[in-house]
Amino acid sequence: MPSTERFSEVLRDWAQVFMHRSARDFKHFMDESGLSVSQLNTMMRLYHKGECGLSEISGHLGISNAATSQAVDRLVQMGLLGRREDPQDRRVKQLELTDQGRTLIEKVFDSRRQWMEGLTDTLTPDQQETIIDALTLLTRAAHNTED
Amino acid sequence: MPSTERFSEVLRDWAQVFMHRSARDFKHFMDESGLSVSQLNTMMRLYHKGECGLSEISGHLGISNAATSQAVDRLVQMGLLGRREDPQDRRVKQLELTDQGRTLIEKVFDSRRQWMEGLTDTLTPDQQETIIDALTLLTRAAHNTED
DNA sequence: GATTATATATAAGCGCGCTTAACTATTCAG
DNA sequence: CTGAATAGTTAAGCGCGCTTATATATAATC
Repeated sequence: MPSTERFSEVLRDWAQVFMHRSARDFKHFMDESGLSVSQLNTMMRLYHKGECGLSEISGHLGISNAATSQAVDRLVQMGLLGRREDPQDRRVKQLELTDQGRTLIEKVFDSRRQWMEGLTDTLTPDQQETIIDALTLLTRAAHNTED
Repeated sequence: MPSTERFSEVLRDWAQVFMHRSARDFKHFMDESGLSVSQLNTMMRLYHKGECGLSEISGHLGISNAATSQAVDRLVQMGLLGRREDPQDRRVKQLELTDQGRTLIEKVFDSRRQWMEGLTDTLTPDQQETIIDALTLLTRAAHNTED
């Protein structure tokens, strides 16, 4: 059993490195794509959940339905989101990423993947195997503890 | 040697999970703290580099010096940053985090650490050890390949 | 020492994302 | 069937972060 202190320290260091790097790239991506923090979060949420109504996104982000509606509207105009009536409850508009939207948001994840690949390509196969095992564990755990 | 495809897939999945979660918390943190994307990036950069001049931050973020100056000014007023003349070149104002600023930005990293701890606390000691090893490798690699 | 370049600050103005409030359409409850 | 609740849109207005342009102070160049 690893010491709790050491464990926390390692997680914290990794969080720091990962976030420092991704926060910066996040800003650049926003500038290049012209998307806001809320719009990017909306797309990530839809990428993650597949499809959902507008109010759920408002709740997820902590902004008003009006703000979400406006953000979504611009995304639809840009061709990144599709919006269709839910036949079960016609008040609800189900949102989902278009292929174009999916491709765009995947760029964000992919640039992070490339960065990590750059970090690992000088490591030994054993070390790379360790990283695969660890990230697989973490990713699986994250999917299990989801809201 | 792990297959390249499998490796990329694992990295990509982890990037997706980590970013989905941290982008959302990032937005909430911005709202609670009243800080902008640029201000948070500025603080992360200073946390990372220790101390640097204003123009370097502008370059890092891809915004004008005027914008950086304004952002920094608000951070100084909030007591999160210190600004002092560089004795070597008195045109330069060296910026650094105050204790208060450091404490605040550490909350961002710490909430990510807590999230990962939550993901790992049901794993076996062996699995936890694997994660420690992997993240240590990644963090070290990141520090080596730094600009 | 005069000129030019650099580092930062300040000012004016624009665009945009947010909020509240008002409105439409649909569903639910009695 | 009527009234209340819910999902989303639209409109008006505010605050803020960005840009360009201008100003100031210091440093480097000749």
